[in-house]
Amino acid sequence: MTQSNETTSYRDIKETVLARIRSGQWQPDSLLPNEQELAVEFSCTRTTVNRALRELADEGFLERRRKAGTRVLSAPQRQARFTIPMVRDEVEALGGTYRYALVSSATKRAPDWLCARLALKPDQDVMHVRCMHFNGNTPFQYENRWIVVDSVPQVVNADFASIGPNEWLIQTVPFTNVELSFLASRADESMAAFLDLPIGEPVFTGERITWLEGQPVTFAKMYFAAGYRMTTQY
Amino acid sequence: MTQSNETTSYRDIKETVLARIRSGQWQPDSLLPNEQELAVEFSCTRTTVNRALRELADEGFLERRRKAGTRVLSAPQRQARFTIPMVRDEVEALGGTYRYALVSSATKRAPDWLCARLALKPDQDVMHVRCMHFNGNTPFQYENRWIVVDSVPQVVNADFASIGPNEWLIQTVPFTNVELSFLASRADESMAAFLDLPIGEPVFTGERITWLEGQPVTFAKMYFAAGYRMTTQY
DNA sequence: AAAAGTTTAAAGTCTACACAAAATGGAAAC
DNA sequence: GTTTCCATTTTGTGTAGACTTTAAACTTTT
Repeated sequence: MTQSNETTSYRDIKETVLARIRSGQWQPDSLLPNEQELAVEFSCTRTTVNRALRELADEGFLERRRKAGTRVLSAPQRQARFTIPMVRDEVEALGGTYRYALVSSATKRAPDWLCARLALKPDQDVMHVRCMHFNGNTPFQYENRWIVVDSVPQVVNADFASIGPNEWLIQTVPFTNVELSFLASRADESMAAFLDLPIGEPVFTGERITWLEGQPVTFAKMYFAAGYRMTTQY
Repeated sequence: MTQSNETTSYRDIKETVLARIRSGQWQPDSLLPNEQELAVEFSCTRTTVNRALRELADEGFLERRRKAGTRVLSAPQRQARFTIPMVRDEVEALGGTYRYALVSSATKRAPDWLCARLALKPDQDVMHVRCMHFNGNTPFQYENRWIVVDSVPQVVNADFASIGPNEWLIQTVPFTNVELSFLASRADESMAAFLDLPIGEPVFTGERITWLEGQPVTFAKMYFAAGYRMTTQY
């Protein structure tokens, strides 16, 4: 058959299903009709119903199990998607002018805590890069990063005076796995100086560990200026 | 035709495409072969290629435009998905015993800042609920919440001594729009007392605004105990 | 009962094909 | 040269049908 204007699309089905959940017609934990039945109800094929339900399950509204069927999740595991932009993009999205400055860069033996964190051998070298990201002349983010030399040998030739380590890494090394955390930390002396705030102030902090095929590549701490908030809508 | 063991699945295609991007065979910004060509290469139908590429685009690796084709995103807008669990689940996932305690609950005229924040009329009533979430006897989260009475009239009969306002709301107001922020704040006197930490300590803080069909429902501030971090892997 | 094996219902995925919608790039009109 | 319009390409989505995989539910054996 052909796809006409009156066709029920997978979008319509998603909408209808959500509406029924919202209205309470389909209670949490209850079982939905199976795909075949819904296909009949919506007069479309099972394929179309499948796509709608699959996407709703991806989005955290439904739980699907073969043979068991599809049920409404009681505590919708609604997952917030935070887009993690590069600092440059974030600043420019705010309408500001991005400016980058290298603070220090040095290769040395990996400190113990980093070995533990990244499962490095105690004799492995890391390049330690500290840098600042500005919005115009206002500090935006202070970055403290370690790059595993064995995993990215080219790093010894990188010029972090002109390009930020994150941008350089993205261009240079593909990565496969990322662990990203956010927390609140106290401003120590250097953070306070770089971000222009009193020692002890709360600082919104991100930590990112990146691996390539199981090899640890880099560990970064990102300290955000006062007032920063990470926001998402869903 | 039939689906045999040697069939190329959309998963295989996703893997292969990712590998080619990672290896640099398909450079950032470059155009991929079109779906038909890839279907021939992988000896499967265009439908299967379409699903693989569509998902990769959803995941932020590719950009697809009709007629223009599919290209590799230069700065992969990889979005971190944080699952925002209910406090009870979070504590129990840590192997702890969840305990809830109501601190205070009162209905009053919405304060000015809240009217501004939620676009309320100045004479609207809100129920202000403060409560604690414990892991065993350790403070886990201090919650400060306002619920718009006009949007959820039943709230006046809710018994927040026995059930947390969040769990109550999820049961009562099934589905909503959410704006969620995270930031670092300073512990004031009451936060410090409830979370058992010194005044001025950094506190990882979540703020959530919830709407139902455009109507503001609730505003919540969630203050996490010392050491809390929100983590995701991808 | 408890464990092991079997049936079977439901989702998962693929094929093959068709038409729809968007947007690019070029042709035509100005 | 610039704008408008149109043909064409590429992705988007639907139909119809079949086979596959999982795991719940049932049956048999111990």
